[in-house]
Amino acid sequence: MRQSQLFTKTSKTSPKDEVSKNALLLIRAGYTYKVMPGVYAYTPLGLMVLEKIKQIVREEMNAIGGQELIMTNLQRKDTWESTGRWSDEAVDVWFKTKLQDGTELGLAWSHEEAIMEMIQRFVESYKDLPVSVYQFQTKLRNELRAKSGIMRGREFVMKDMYSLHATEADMDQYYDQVIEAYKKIYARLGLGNETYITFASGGAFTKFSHEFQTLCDAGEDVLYVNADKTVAVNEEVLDDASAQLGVDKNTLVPMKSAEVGNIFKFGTEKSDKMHIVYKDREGKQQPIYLASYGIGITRAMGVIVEKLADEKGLVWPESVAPFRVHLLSLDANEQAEAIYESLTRAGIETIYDDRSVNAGEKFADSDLLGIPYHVVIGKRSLESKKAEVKHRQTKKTEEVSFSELIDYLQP
RNA sequence: CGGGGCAUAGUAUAGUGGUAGUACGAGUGGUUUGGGACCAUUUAGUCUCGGUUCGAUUCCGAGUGCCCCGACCA
Repeated sequence: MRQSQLFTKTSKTSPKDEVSKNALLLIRAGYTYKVMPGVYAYTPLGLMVLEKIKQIVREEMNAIGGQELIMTNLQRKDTWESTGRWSDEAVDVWFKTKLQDGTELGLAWSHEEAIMEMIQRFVESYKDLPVSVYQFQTKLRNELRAKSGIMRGREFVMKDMYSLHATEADMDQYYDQVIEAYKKIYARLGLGNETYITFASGGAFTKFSHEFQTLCDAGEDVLYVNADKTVAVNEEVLDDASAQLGVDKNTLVPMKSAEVGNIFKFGTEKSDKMHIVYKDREGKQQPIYLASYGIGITRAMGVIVEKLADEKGLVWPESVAPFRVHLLSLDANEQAEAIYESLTRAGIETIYDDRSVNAGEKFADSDLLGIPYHVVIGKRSLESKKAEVKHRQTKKTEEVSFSELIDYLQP
């Protein structure tokens, strides 16, 4: 795409109503627009990143048999009453509203109850199990205080998957499959090296839960990590977990971390409360086992920014960057146009800075936008027949001849 | 929800009880073009309501909005 056509603009100054690195940079670079505290719009660039993240998650969920669907944001009161989670005392983040006839509705902050209600219509027999469904949905949570930019908003995009099983053993083995899928996801997002699966307290409803925590100074949690980073334990379960793992908790060092995923085994708790059953081989009614698996898509984007951005701006891993190549023309438009055409024809996602602004501004904007490869075409290039290719993350620069450019930039 | 702070142009910021200034941005014309270049010119602002006052953007009160710390975070 041509940068001259992009409707967003970069900004040299930082907004005064933000402090978190992710919000400052994403707003300055034009990836997000702040509507109110905890509520951000995603512009074309921001949306491209979100879609890249979603696609990675989608592929890994599909690989373990997940079926994508989308539930609704308007939720029925009686559905949530059936598990005792309608009241504001039980759940303090509800947004609630009313239909014109007075019927109360909740705006979805989660979808466990909703999926159980829906699944009841389709799962009747043991032959219908197991089932695994997931969605990318906007969650609405009336947080008392939003903070940390897009890492903790009142409106955010989450992937939530729900698996339903006839037996606990079946649930357990699927749960382990999801853990492996999650590891692949974080690796592909560029967070693999510093993301740990940890025991977490599951709240009042679940005995077994795990969190995926990424070491991150902007995070809200604390992880206790050992020297070679092979063991990481959540602060909230430090005593129990270290005992269980046979680790001396005094050898663990506290580090700040951000929760990027959370998985739970609900077991038959929801089924029992909502009377959701299947018929076994003898025709006897049995409760359905449920587990749920979340990944905060927008939060993952925020964590990637926090971890990789440098003093000059954003730095995207190739896997989630909105474009692979940022092509800069420094007063060599004819040549740059030709290269833009050939890159585009080769299927290499390219944003082409065709604006007539100074070189310095193009470089500064390019660093701010954080596209992995910067390809500079200037007057020098016209003589040498070479482009200057700079890798945003390593800051290394190479001269690449025009004829080898496509091969060089190919994923 | 407890505590603290802030509110001036699109953005970031000065300043004043008596005509509100700067930078960036944006517009126009021109010179530029390898790290946010330069000249000329134009554009645009005191959050809302009330009080004190001859006069309030400034002082006082309320409201609204925003930020930070804590609490909360399935």
